[in-house]
Amino acid sequence: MSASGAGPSNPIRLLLADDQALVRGALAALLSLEDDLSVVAEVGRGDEVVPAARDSDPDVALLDVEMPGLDGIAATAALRAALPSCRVLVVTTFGRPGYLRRAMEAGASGFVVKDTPARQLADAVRRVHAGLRVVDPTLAAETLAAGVSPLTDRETEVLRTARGGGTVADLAGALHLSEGTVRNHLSAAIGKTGARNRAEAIRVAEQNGWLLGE
Amino acid sequence: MSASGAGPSNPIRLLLADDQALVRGALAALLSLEDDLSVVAEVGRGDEVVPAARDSDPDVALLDVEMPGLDGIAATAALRAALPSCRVLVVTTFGRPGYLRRAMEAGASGFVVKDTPARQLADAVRRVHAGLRVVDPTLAAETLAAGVSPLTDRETEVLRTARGGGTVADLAGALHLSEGTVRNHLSAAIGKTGARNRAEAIRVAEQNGWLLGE
DNA sequence: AACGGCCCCTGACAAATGTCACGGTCCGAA
DNA sequence: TTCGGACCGTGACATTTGTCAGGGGCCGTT
Repeated sequence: MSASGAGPSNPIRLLLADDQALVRGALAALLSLEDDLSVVAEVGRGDEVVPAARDSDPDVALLDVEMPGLDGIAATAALRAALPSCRVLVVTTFGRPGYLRRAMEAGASGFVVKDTPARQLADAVRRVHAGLRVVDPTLAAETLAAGVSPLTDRETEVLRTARGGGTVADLAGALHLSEGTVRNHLSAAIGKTGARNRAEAIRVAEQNGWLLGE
Repeated sequence: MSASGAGPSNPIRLLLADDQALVRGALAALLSLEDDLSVVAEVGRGDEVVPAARDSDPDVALLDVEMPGLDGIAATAALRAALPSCRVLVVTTFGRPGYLRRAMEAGASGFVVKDTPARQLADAVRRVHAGLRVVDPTLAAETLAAGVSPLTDRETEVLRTARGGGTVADLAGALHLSEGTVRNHLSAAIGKTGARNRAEAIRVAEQNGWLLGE
């Protein structure tokens, strides 16, 4: 709305969301080196994304997945709903197959893992801003291979709660279920993940990004 | 050797080590904004730190703890041994109490977690270069509270191997021990960590930084 | 209305896990 | 040298965990 400024020099407005202040600031420094990019907002929590975006009206939002308050996937969905004109580029530490799928389903335009060369980030931002999709091809292949989560809602919930490492009784108490039910869900999850253990099942599910907060 | 340049404008030479290329590059951009700092080397693996340092002769090395090849603590020790004049500032994601202790014991001059404000990083580098120590006070307190690891070498090894989530038989095979011995070590570790589980024990030990590679 | 899927529960069983008591070796400190 | 501690092992035991076969309730689809 406040557009059409001086004419040719109209930078892409960016919002950064990452819970680690140091990398957030560093990314800001990196992107600010580019003439056509301008960081207009920085936040450290997922639930601060939408409010900050309303204030600063960014063109592209770079969101981390692991964040307190609201994870990056949920933040993506919320941001898309609140400001449809703002595109989302998810930037994350882990190239979990499920993360990519969920991010795209939530309306992200791009997905970049943090071990891609720094040079490519600015280009990814420009591509996303231009309406293109940016996805790591290797990761895309893995995503297709991994498929959607075979776990049912309850199984996912039980497995997620089991991450802390409590006994069956603990889980049953926390979820208000009977111990037998918890064991059944765990058993099903173990079977579906191909694991031989509760611990192994958690590891597999986590690596595939099947344990993201619902 | 090629020292004593133009006189007053003699920037502090930096080496960056972080396995995530994006944050490595971003940190380089951030630090390069400072007139008195100059990034002379970047590596993505722990075992590349010493070779790169030999080539570039940095004044200060910023090392991540989580790295392939060699973790940041071991890299610190190796670097201190190879180039005693180069000071080390450990920059890490996790403020595990044990990490700080181990880093200092290995000869680091500073320890910074990645959620400190970006502004403070350059100052931390300057302080370290000046011969001062830089430590997050909160973390220092936690470190004193947590104390050294109560785990014996073997217990640590067993617990570390158990992270993957295998059965007792798996562990026994991997470590060339009898199943009974493995169970004994696990039991001892569970007792010492105050956990009620193998999984809980692993979690506790990991949070305290007691499982670092020996 | 019948079916299938998910959910919750029960009860029983085998297997894995955690605990305990014990004996032995090795090594460094008292 | 004797002692204590870490280390490896055995065997026995109680508990927990994982599996299986049921039972019933609640949808949504056919």
